[in-house]
Amino acid sequence: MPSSSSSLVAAKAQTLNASVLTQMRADIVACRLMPNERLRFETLRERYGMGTSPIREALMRLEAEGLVELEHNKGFRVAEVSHENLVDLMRTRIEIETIALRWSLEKGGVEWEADLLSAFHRLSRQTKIDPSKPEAISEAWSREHAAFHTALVAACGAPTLLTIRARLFEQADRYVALSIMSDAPLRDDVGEHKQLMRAALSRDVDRTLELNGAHITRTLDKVAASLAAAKRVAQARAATRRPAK
Amino acid sequence: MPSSSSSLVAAKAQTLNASVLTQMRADIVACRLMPNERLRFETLRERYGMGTSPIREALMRLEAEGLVELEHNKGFRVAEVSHENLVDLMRTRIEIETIALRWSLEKGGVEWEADLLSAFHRLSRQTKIDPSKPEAISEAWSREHAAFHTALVAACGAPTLLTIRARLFEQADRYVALSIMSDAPLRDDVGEHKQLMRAALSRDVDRTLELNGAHITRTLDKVAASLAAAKRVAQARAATRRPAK
DNA sequence: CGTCAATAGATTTCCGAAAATCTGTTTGCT
DNA sequence: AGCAAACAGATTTTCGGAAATCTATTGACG
Repeated sequence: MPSSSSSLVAAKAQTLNASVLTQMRADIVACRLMPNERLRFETLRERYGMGTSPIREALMRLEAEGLVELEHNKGFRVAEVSHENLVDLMRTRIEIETIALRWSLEKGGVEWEADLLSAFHRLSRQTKIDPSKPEAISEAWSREHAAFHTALVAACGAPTLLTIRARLFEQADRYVALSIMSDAPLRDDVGEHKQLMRAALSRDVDRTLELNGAHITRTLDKVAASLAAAKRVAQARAATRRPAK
Repeated sequence: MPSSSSSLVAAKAQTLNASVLTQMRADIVACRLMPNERLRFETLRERYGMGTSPIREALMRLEAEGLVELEHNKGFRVAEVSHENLVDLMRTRIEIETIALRWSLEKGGVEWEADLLSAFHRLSRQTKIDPSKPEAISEAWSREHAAFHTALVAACGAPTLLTIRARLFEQADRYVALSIMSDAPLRDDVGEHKQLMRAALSRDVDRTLELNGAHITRTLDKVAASLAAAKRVAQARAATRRPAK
């Protein structure tokens, strides 16, 4: 068993298969593997240090999760991003989270409240960007951020719905990572999250749903803007390389 | 390339991988592979006539879809069924379908109306049980039934949501198949579907959502009942085999 | 010249066997 | 007996290479 591995996270590898699945998912969500990037097996074998089988299996699973795409006999690519997909994703996410949140507010008990407070506290002590790596979101912040939003809906009591929610959150996170890479003006998340938590704890359903929807919409707007900007840059660059016609 | 294959469906196999994925999904949903059944590779290789690789890849994908479960180094099983999971699934399904249906009713045009009428007609000309195989639902009916419900939400305009809906529908279908196997009293689906279609075509949103929710709830009740009955039978049988203590 | 077939190289897909892991049973010690 | 270690058979997981497929280039022919 190869105890060493490039990633700091990886951790407990029960099987190579599970290990590479975790790593690749993280790499794609963080855009270390860029959207639409072709995933050649030789490259991947080298990158993750194993044979084709476990990698291929992981890719099949990621395809079901919508993070990679497979074309018959032509291999895998990281899933493409687009404005339409972004809007679709975020709209759907708002609806799903609304349901989960409503149920969670109905059912959440003291335990849930305590976990939520705890998650918020941990999040508030993280900085969004690690000064040493300003081109990407801090891994720790990202983890605590996800944990906070998970804590909000945790009491929902519908595992199926929560799984769906988690998957959509992950997809959205990829767009956020992409957005950060192109421009860095951040917004005050701590304040937004605090409001959200307070509304949830006071069981003000309407206000919580409103705030959560607005939170997502604000993310959508920001990400959509930088996506458009990135596209313009890419087009300009292409035009320079192959000028006029 | 082995042109022959056991299943009548299977059809166009672009790769063995895609072919076995389709077949296994169908086999699990139709309960030809029973819930909680252990999936040994030797058996599967024999059944589908290929090596371990494509099968393993398909299984990984099915795990993401929630149709099989994997335990590290202990292999795959068909996903278990339970009353809790059934309730969870159906509740979630109602919420998801409600959103999709609302959007579809908002956006659907003439094309959508025509497709819906067409789908209903095809469904109404199918019988639910094939006389020659009374222990299972007719494959053709099942296909047209799925197509009808898909047609209802087809104009929804949110691909992500539709994918989620389709996956939940499939999972529910497995419970229905299971229910049919244990007892056969069927209900008048044609009437229910006709009502549903009429409400949708007249753009009566509230009534359509109401009918759709009731349709799912009715299925839930029926399936839950036969699930409980099957459980009692299984327990009685176990008690007989290993009497008292 | 332009179109199409043929070929070579690159890449994915798949198989068969080796390595790792699990499960149940036997064996040896207290 | 009772418990644990060790072994054997069964099964999963992984590898490395063979087969199938795709892509780009070359060459032939109209």
